[in-house]
Amino acid sequence: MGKIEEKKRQKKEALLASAFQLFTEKGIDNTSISEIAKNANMAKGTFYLYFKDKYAIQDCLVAYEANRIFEKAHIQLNNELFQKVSDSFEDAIICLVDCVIEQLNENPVILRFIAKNLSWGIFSNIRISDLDNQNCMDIFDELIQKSKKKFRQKELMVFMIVELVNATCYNVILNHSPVGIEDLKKDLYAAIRSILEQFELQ
Amino acid sequence: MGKIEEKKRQKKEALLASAFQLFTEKGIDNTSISEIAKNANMAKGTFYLYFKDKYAIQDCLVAYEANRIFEKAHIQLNNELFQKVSDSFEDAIICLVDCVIEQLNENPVILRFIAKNLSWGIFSNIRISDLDNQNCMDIFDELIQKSKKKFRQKELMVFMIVELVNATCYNVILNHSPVGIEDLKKDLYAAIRSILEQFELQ
Amino acid sequence: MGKIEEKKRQKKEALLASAFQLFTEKGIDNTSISEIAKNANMAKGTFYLYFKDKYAIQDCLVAYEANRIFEKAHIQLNNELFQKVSDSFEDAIICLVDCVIEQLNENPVILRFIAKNLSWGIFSNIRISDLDNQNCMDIFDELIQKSKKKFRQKELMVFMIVELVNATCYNVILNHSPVGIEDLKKDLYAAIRSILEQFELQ
Amino acid sequence: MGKIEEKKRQKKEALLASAFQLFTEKGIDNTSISEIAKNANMAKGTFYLYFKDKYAIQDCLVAYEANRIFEKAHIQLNNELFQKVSDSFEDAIICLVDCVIEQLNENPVILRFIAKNLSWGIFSNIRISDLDNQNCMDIFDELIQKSKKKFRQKELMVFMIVELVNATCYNVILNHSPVGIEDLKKDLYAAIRSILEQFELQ
DNA sequence: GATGAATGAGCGTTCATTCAT
DNA sequence: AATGAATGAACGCTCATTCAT
Repeated sequence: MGKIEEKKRQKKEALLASAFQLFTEKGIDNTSISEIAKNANMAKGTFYLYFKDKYAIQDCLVAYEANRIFEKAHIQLNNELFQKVSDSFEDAIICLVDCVIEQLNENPVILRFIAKNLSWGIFSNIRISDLDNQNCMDIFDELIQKSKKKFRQKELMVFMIVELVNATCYNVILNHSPVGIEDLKKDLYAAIRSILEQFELQ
Repeated sequence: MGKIEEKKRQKKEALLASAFQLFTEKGIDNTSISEIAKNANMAKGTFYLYFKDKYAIQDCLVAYEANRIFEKAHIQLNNELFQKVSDSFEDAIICLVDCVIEQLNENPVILRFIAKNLSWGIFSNIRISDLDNQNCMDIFDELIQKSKKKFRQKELMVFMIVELVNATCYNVILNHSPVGIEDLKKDLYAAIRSILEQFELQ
Repeated sequence: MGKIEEKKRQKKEALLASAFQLFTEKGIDNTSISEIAKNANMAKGTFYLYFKDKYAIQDCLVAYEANRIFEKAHIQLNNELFQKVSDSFEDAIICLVDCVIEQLNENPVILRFIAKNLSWGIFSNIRISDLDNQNCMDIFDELIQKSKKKFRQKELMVFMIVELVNATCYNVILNHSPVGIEDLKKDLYAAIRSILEQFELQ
Repeated sequence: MGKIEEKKRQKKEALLASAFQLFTEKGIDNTSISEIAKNANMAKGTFYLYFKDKYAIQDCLVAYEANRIFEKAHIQLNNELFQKVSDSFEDAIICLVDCVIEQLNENPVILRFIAKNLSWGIFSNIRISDLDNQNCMDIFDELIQKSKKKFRQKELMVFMIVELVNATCYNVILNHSPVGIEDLKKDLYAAIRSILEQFELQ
């Protein structure tokens, strides 16, 4: 009977939602398992039926939230491509990045939660559920293919862009230093274009 | 009599050394004050005569280690400038960065310790003790002045370079992913040159 | 199932009994939560499931012990009233006081514990559980009503009597100074009669 | 050389003053020896040259402050006797008590500090330094002698009065309950007169 | 005599984990 | 499957006391 499976899924989701709220409000170090369970209307012991410890729940959440952000960015990219056909490959990348930055800017809590916990290893393996479980590299590959351009060391290229975006936005959005987000964007996107050019063949 | 002052200095250094060892071995979250003291051959209470808590000792250490690295890089830059007079401004920056990367590469433990705790706020305020307490921006300014070039938004420029170096090296050195450090360097330095060019006036 | 509730009640009582023993033996300041728990054959953490801190347990105990004493005194008063109908109002008060003093005299440990912690605020609010939660003033009022006498400022009157009894007995019972309890009683009861007379109307 | 003796006396007084300030501000339990010393501009170790622990300093202070209050009351009594010759013995006692109450009412901090720590044993042994080290009983005896009256069990009589005053004033002044100090005074003084009468011979 | 660095036992409190129900 | 009472190790922190200077 699927009813039991459904109930278990609901419990797990309740724990994830509860933990996300507490982690972003008070930080993972100041959140106890007991609190996560109580905030999800469960007994402490029940937590252990679903997760080994709070770090297991954290890993789940980081991947889940990152997935949501990329999914949304991808949808928006498709919308833009549909409207303005002239967009170049570089514009598409910038569009993706911009959409991600906007989401982080509007929700700094998620930025703080994700940024410090999202290593390249996790990031590069994120599967985007609504896109047949493609990961980020797949999406890039697709865009590249459409553009008829050729690049060397595509993974390194993406890695450098992702890290540059992540690191600079973290500071600028959370500390408004050394410049505001709009000021950053101009030069950040110029730098991204330079990096893309640097890796392009011929 | 300075004997007592000397003894206090030694105790403080012993605590710093002990904490550095434990922080890098097991992480600050898994290190207790009690352990730091015991590892420094002291009673627990003695810790509190020198530091408020373990985060105070962490701040000390991050600044101290970062200072050491930049100091060494600056010395090496001067050596190189002394030998090959033809070095351009861009080459000087790359030289500095390369020297920092080499130190981190040889001592990944320090990289792990510093990188996650060195925000731009702390970084941009680090005073290099052996250079009349100049900070990093002062050093850049000096190099720029020698080069007779002009740049807009120098702070943003340095910020972007520092974050790009920091974030990419962290992954590459600690996880050897997505490429090795030598592979990274080539494209990283090319990207840095692009960024410098992007900010140059005329 | 009530079994679990019963077990919790037993744990709480064990903690109260343990704390009472230690408080009266060594004073509350020299008793640690750790000791209270160990003396009740529990782990330290269990204490916190039942009480916020040791002062919460103290408040419980003071009220509980004071309640027991007044309850017993009230019962004895009723016995005496039943036997000798002629007792006047003044005699009834003295009877109550005498019964309280006798209990304290037989159990100085309780006197030491209660007296220093029983402010008028707490005292005047003690509900006597076996008497439909009447408090002390209610009992006095009842006696007054039976006597057909009238008094002004009844609360002040009771306050003065209670404080006089409490303060003098504390010293006499615990230090046998400046006189013995029997010597005190004679003049104490005379003084109480004077005070009652002083507040009587007409 | 008396200079050294003088210096020691000053140190001791500084410690007493420091402790009095801290005890009345934060309570003895929340005051550490370290604080007492620092607040007296001394090193921690110096404390131990003058007092065994903080309770030794407390005993000193209670006696000292009580002494000051009685001294002042006695002076005022003599002033009043000098002016109005008709004052009876009872009036003299009331005058003394009233003066003590007024001091406590104006300085509740001292009341709180003294009242809970002043047992009859300490009280009855207080020597009033400015009166050839007479104690309280001596003063009473003197007043009695002047009055040509005779009393039985003088110590018990004084004890009852002192305890009644102490206990009722403590509550009324510190908690304004169950009545205000002026309301208390009227009936308190009437009660004292009753007690005096009760002990008078013939 | 005076200092204050050093000690370490002891405190209150938290919390991951277990397990009988 | 779900519970939550119980545990006890470990934490940060305080402070009376000692003692070399």
